[in-house]
Order: sequence, then structure tokens, then C-alpha cells
Amino acid sequence: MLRSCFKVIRLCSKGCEYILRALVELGRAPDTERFRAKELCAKAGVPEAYTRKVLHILVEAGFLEATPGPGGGYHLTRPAKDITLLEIIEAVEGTEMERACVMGYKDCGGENPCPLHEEWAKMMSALKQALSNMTLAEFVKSGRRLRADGDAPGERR
Amino acid sequence: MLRSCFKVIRLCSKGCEYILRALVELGRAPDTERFRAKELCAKAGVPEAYTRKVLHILVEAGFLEATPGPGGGYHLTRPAKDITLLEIIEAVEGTEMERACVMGYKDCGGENPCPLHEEWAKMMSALKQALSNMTLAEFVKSGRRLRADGDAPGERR
DNA sequence: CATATTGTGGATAAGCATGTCTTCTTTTGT
DNA sequence: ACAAAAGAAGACATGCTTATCCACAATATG
Repeated sequence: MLRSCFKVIRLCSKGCEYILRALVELGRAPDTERFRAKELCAKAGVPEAYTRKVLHILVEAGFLEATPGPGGGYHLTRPAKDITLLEIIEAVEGTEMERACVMGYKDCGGENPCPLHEEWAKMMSALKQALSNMTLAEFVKSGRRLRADGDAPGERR
Repeated sequence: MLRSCFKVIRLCSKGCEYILRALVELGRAPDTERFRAKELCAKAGVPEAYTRKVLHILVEAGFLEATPGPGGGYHLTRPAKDITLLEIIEAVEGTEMERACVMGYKDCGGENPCPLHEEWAKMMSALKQALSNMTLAEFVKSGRRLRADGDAPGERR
């Protein structure tokens, strides 16, 4: 078997996972409350230095507002119930959530699909649907303080 | 956005993609014909040196037989119609095709699922089903000589 | 037995995702 | 104006995946 290879189909990158967890913490509080990166990342159980980068991405994308100086921090620009998971993931990862071809073939599609094309397209479409139906508010509500996984620094196995 | 990040949900690793393409070429020929790694990889449009390693994995896993010396090469040990894609992927990547939690939470599942748990589990199950229903023979038949993508060396964009 | 041909195995490099650290800039409060 | 507190930006480090290369082992052929 290939060393450590892949083993797992990932929805999104580590950075994106981190930010989703951080947003869950943000979403718990009233929309106006500000959070310092340090506190926020500690609560979410994600590496601060790295997650800061991703926080900045969401600032530039307009989801968060960052206020420097004492009493500053991050807060959501829109209410959590108006933000979908799909928006967040696409802001972080880019917009091409689905791949042209699962198999990596160049000219797969249309009249010349690879054997998995149809099946994969259906799945990606369903996934996109599910992600665009789920708002951050719902996401927060359904999460019962799940623990971060062992990959997060500070929680090494 | 994160540099080059992820952008895409991958079914399997590069190495696994390579081997699937190579197996398509193997499957085209009668089951007894031997293929030298060099020819095979050239036909499949995959990097030879790297794909050799993966070929070796499949030798050890019993899918391929390797014969050294003049006139040697690789051939399938079972007819292509008896080999499923799932078997191949799992042999290369390991057996955990699905992830405990999409979000990377540690204690997600059972009575305490993450918001995407249900949806994701259904998708993974459907995918696994599709992959175990597709034999290499069918895979070969449906593929109309698709071109390898630009990531493969020798076909740079 | 010698030699050419093929796969095997190990070392090493290159590239990218992830993680850390240090310095700079902006803002607030006195 | 000054000091403290926050985020921003960039350099740097680490580790894993992908890729390449070379010496070695095994086999067929003459």
C-alpha cells in the first residue's frame, strides 16, 4: 500500500476544517460580539497561527470583519442564519467544488464520459445541494460541542 | 483563498489514478498477454518510475503477476471481469475508504453526529456500492481512449 | 555460463500543504 | 504623544505526496 497515501475522501482542506470549527464558535455568540483570534482558536481547538491565515481569507471575502486594537477581534458581517456552508467552503477553497473528472482524464464529459462520470456528478451535485441548504446557524445548533480530532496541535495523541 | 489548496474532492491518490489508467490498458488485451512496465505506462500516459511502485503494490496484493527477464512483464492473475474497482482502490489506498467524520471531529457518530454526518455517510455508501459494482472489464469497455490529464509528465500544459 | 532484459528496492529530490515565528501596522485608551 | 492590544504580512520550518534515479536480483536465451 502507498505509504500513508490518502485513505480518506476529504470534503475540504485542513484549513477549511479549522475555519468551520472556528465559525461554529463565532456562531454560538450574538452576532455583534467580537472574538480575539487567540480565544477563538483555543475554543475551537485549532492551531492559531495557521487558522489566522484562513480567518483573514474570510475577512477579505467579506464574511468577517476584523478590528485591530484593544477590544478588537473578529465578528460576522451577516447573521449566521444567512450564511451557508457552501459559501464558506467555496470562499476558502475556491469555487470549483466538483472536478471535471474523478479519474483525472482530460477530455471526460459530454459524449465521452469516463465510467464513473455519471455517478460522481450525481454525488457532487447532491453534496453541493446539502452544503448550500445548511446554514451556519443550523450547523451551530446541531453541533453538541464535538471535540477536535487528534490532528490538531495541542491535542497530539 | 488558500494557495493551491484542494479545490477538488478526490476519489483517490495520484498513484491510484495512474494504476487505474494502466489497468485499463492491461484490460484491453487478452488476459494472458504480458506488458512491460515501460510500454504500459507510455500507453496509459502515466509517469513510469512512480507507477512502477504502484504496479508492485498490485503484484504483492495478488492482482498482477510480474515476470522478470526477456519476454516478461505484468499480466492480470484474474480475468478483468472478476476484478472490481473497489478492490483495486482499496488495495492501493488501504481499506478505510470512508472517513469517520467529514469535519474531522473526533467523537462524531452515533448519538452525537456532526451536521453533515448523515448526508456524508449516505454518499460514501453509494460510492462504495458503485465502485464494487463496476468491474475492470466494464471499465475498459466504457472508456473510449480518454486522454490522460495535464498533470501527467510528458503532457505538460 | 554469459549476457541482455526485465522487475525490485532503496536513496534522494522536488513540490505542495501545513504549521510556526517574528516583525509591522492599525487602533484604542490614557 | 505614547503605550498596549489587536490583526496583517511575510519568512521560515516541517512533513507528506509525488517523482526520479541507480544499483541489484531474477530470468530467459544463446
